Amino acid sequence: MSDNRRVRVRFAPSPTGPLHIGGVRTALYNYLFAKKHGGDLLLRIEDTDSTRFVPGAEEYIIESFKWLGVKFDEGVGVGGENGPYRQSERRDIYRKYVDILLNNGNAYIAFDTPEELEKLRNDIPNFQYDAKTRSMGKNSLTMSEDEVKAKIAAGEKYVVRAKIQPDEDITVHDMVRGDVTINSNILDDKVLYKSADDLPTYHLANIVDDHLMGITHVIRGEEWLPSAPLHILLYRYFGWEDTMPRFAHLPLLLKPVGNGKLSKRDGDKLGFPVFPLLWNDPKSGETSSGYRESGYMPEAVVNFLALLGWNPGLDRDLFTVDELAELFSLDHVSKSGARFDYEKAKWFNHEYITKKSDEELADMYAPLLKSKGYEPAREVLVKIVSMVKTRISFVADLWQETNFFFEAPTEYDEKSLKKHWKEESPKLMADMIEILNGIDDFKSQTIEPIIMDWIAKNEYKTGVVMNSFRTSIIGAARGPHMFDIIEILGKEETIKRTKVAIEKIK
RNA sequence: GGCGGAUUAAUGUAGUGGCCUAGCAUGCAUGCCUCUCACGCAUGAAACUCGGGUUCAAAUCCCGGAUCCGCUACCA
Repeated sequence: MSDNRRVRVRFAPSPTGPLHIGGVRTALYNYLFAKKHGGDLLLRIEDTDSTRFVPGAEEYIIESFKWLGVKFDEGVGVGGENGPYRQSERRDIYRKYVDILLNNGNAYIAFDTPEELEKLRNDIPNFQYDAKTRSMGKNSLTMSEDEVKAKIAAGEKYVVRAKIQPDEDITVHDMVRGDVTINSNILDDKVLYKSADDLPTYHLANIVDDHLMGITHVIRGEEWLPSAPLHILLYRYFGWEDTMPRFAHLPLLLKPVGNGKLSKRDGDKLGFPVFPLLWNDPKSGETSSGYRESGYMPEAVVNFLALLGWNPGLDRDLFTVDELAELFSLDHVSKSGARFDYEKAKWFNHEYITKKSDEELADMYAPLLKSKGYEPAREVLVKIVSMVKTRISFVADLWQETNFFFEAPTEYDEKSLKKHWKEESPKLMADMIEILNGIDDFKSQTIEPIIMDWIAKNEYKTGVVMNSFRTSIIGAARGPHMFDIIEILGKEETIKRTKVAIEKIK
């Protein structure tokens, strides 16, 4: 089983809707693993369930990874020598392998209709289609060969089921959980192929494709662990055990609060995205928010996700993708489900925002400002952004931190007034106006010593003067260095706002 | 119900029998800085699911209970 083949892993989503953030993490781990080992990452679209196909989902998946910087070496949207990479385009291939199984006695044909199966499940407690019960079904094991041929010739729909041998222990050597053994008695004769749409089910398609595409490691969600024994059996039935990939089942992402795994609804309810990109559902018309549109930096999302269920064992949290790949190892993946921590996601974004240069941030902010009707000169915006960048988590937060640069306060924060606006404040502000008026070089560095001297000479309380002034200018006792603010505002606007404040605040 | 998996502070985790008086990060609280808020810095509260065993020694190994998660489809 262990060999020296080049590492090849794949991410194989179903195009049934927007890509869940848990799927994003699975893909990321595959990407990191491939990068770490200098191998390949493939993108395969598993659209074997024609009834669940959602238009636009495939494009969404590709765009999501493009945004996140997860690059595929092969697959849908990239090409490669092992295509096609869309399972619906591989019908002929699967048909061939179904026949192999049929011919070597590891599978059989079954004609039972969904209704008949439903009845069996209702009539017999814990019914499952397996070695004990298949004699009750309408299948090629209970019917004559001619009968089967006749039915097929008549166009009757059928499925092909795996013929699982009973009472055998099958052990999965999982790279995350160690050996997991289950008995084949609990496996049912899984449907591998359905003639109705001439498509295999996940299990068959998955094994055939992984084999044909030279996959060496299957890194997927924990929900696949119970069917891993079936997959091992399939490798055996095909005689591919010597190149069977190694398995690694990843823990699930759980709800931030309460029980269960993270769902779309949690995001809506708690106010954070569970999808990488904004998604408009073509069927329901519902809209789901995305990380990208919510102002997250792709590097932050990658960093955050990488550490949700895995860690490099170091005493720090901030890593570049390259560092992540260098450090990545499957045996540091945790075994238990990870609760989604939105606060931590925000913190990561804050860290990455802070790392951006003032210029970059200004450019990201400009479109938002423009939508509000403001288009300041770039160097002014750069200056403004530099004053407040440490206090935001998202680019959009910039507005609430800088709105006063563009709009005079329409009201004054009550708490600030109560705490800082004293009886003497109106007179103080009037004096302030007079001093400001006499300053021609209206620069922060020039203004500050003049005002501070004035405060000191008169033995005023700095807090009272400055906060009265601050509240007059921006409407509340908050914000960056006061003299920097009024430099941007300019003398005229500063004096105007102060005058208004003296009149309006009583 | 059956089968499998999991269980360290509020959250993510470190820990692979003695170095654990259980580390780190987020969040929270307090203090410092300071004209305010934030940043930053410092400090603090806060955890080994429970019960048995094995051992000189257990968060770490074994058994059992509890809880949670997954699977149990002609879905992936």
